[in-house]
Amino acid sequence: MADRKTYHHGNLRQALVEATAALIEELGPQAFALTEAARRAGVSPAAPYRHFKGREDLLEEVARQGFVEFAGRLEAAFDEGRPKALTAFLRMGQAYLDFAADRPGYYMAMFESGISIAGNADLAKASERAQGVLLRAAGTLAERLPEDRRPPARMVANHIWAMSHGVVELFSRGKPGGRSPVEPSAMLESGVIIYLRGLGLIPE
Amino acid sequence: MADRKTYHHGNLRQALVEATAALIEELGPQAFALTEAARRAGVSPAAPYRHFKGREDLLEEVARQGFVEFAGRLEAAFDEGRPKALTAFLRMGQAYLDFAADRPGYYMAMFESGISIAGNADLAKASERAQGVLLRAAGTLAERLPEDRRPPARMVANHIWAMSHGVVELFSRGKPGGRSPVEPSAMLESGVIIYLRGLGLIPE
DNA sequence: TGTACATCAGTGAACGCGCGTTCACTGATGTAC
DNA sequence: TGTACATCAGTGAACGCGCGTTCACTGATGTAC
Repeated sequence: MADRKTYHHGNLRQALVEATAALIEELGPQAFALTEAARRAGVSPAAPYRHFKGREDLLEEVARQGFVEFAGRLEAAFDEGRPKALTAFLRMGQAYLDFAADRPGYYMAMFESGISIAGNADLAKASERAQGVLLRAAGTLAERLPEDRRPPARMVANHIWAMSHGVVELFSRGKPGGRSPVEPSAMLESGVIIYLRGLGLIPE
Repeated sequence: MADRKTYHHGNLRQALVEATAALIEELGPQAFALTEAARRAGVSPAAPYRHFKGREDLLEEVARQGFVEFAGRLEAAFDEGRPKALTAFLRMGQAYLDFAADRPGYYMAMFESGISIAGNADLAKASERAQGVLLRAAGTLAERLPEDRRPPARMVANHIWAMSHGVVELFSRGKPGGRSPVEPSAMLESGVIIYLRGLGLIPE
């Protein structure tokens, strides 16, 4: 990536996005430097300004692409609730963790960088799409309960999202308590199963 | 804080800790500057080096003090499970959110700053104490179940911690999806109640 | 196919900035007698 | 109570650094004819 034959890069915009994601993974979402991303793409520090308004704009694009892939993965994992809504839902939880593990730089840009999602229409759209997947999955699940004990899909989606995000932040990167003896994926699965049992979606 | 009568500050160490917490709250845990903390304490940029080894050391002290207060609040809220283990546990969940809301700078230093907890003995001790409170509370709760369906206290503690942290990160600071129509505290409470029902701790 | 030219995507040097840290120093405080 | 002096907790100037951004520029590409 650092060398290049031609004067024109050819794919600089995307190369910068990927270099930035790698940098965020290494240094954290606030410490990444536009200059350094340019260096890794084999380009002068001024070149990024042909493709992005500035540092913030680049960061938002990383997050946006992250949300797009994230939504796609969640959607594919849920697969419209096939073959059973319950197993599909658990599969989606694993996809959540897998994304955070496979694309840490993107995940951090999305959820830990402090960017303002509302201030960027494309970004907001991508974020909403991802949330929509979660919401529809929760709705599919909730529909299996009789109406008088059916929880709001939004609430279920938020609870599951919170637990998933918490597992990623606290246990997936060896952060605070050091190594947990339990794998994050097992921890999320057991948590979600207990939660769904509490909703009455899984029999004793 | 910016002015001072005497040549000696008198309480600079603590003033720096508090200024740093305020800065983290404003700028995020990676963007705070030692220089700026000194400025706010009304002192030259070299003065902090009389009290801390450097920037990292100061950040770790903010986190350490955070863990101490955090543990104290959780412990007080749980109050040995009085009057009932269940209500005490829910009260502890609220205390978790209250701490994050009242002391955001400390919370960020503890959980979002990327410091290495294991590398600092005092910090590790404070962090473990906070985790210990959660763990004992989960144990007290688990004991109410017959042995053959009693979950490991560590697992319960981790699940609750993950959900609490997730609610703080995703919904307490208006972060990704913008304003949620539900209060974070209501969201955490309903999530914990459903989870505990799934464990069999709350009857249908 | 060839040429003129507009447009695009880079360069490289420079800027002002604030940062973390070090250094020799000095003013204030506390203690021994 | 007074004095000498060690220690402590600040100062202020300086350093080297890398950052984000701007600017006039130039090499490469694409298009009209």
